[in-house]
Amino acid sequence: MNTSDYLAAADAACCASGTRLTALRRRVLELVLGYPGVVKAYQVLADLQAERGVVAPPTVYRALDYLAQQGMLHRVDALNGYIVCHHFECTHRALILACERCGKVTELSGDDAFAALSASASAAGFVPREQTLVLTGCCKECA
Amino acid sequence: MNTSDYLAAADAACCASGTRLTALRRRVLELVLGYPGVVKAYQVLADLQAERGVVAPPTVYRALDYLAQQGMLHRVDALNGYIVCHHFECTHRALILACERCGKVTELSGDDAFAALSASASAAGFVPREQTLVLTGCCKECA
DNA sequence: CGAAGCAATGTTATAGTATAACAATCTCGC
DNA sequence: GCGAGATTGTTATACTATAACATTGCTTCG
Ligand SMILES: [Zn+2]
Ligand SMILES: [Zn+2]
Ligand SMILES: [Zn+2]
Ligand SMILES: [Zn+2]
Repeated sequence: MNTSDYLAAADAACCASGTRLTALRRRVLELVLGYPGVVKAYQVLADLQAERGVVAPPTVYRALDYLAQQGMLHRVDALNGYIVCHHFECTHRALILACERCGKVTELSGDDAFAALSASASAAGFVPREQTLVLTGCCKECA
Repeated sequence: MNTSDYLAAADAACCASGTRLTALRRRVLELVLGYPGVVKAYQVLADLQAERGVVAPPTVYRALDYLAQQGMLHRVDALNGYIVCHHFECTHRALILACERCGKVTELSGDDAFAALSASASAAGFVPREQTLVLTGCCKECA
């Protein structure tokens, strides 16, 4: 799916949830799409500032939070950043593989793996909410 | 295992790895042991400052990093904190369950779950390093 | 139309987390 | 004692994130 189609699909998904993909949110999403791997909030902030002059952190964090809520982005705690989700339409668990050397990030479906974790968690009476699992390590190219 | 025995075992493990559980590192470990759940670096920093006067962040971060390397602590990225590992002798994967309501943290063996994730990762040629998996959600008491 | 109500964004200030870089001190074997 | 390497101290700064309140803009209903 190219960027234009992706944005159109994202727009539709936002409308479907009764919210709006505003110009700002759309632009933030475009900026994140423009990077290959993990994107930091302050990188987006710098980009926006380059375009618009004064922009404050909350502007960026709000947009990123919104996009993550809608499923277009996954937050990656271990890296203090965000990655684009390319299949936000389907409700899914993400398994993110983050290479510690080159910074490349790959997203797999984590549904199977998540089932295994949920089994362990359920035994402790725990109900997991978080959908994103992260493994750091070394990718194929850097091995 | 009580605190005293734990510290003795930790000391032995450090020696076995050719390193030293210095007075500072030991004290930091004691402080972390004194808290029930996740402990923040700056909480430890404040405690140390109360005891010793001026203490700077690197002092604490170094000790925490060391203890995490040795296996006495697990870093929990999603919470910007650390938890005590109560079975650092055995090499193991941690599966951490963090309750979003009460803040309680439970650690399970994550070996089985990790095997499932590794299988997915291996298919992508990825070699995982990180040992700590975190699930956020709601614990039994808060359900 | 126009005001009310709510969502979104702007603005200012501050809180919280982490590391770089270099100096001083300590430990241990020789 | 002496030197090498590990540890800790010190200073400064970078990076990440949110609180709190003001302003703007859209939508709906009378
Ligand atoms: Zn995804
Ligand atoms: Zn790589
Ligand atoms: Zn453990
Ligand atoms: Zn709870």
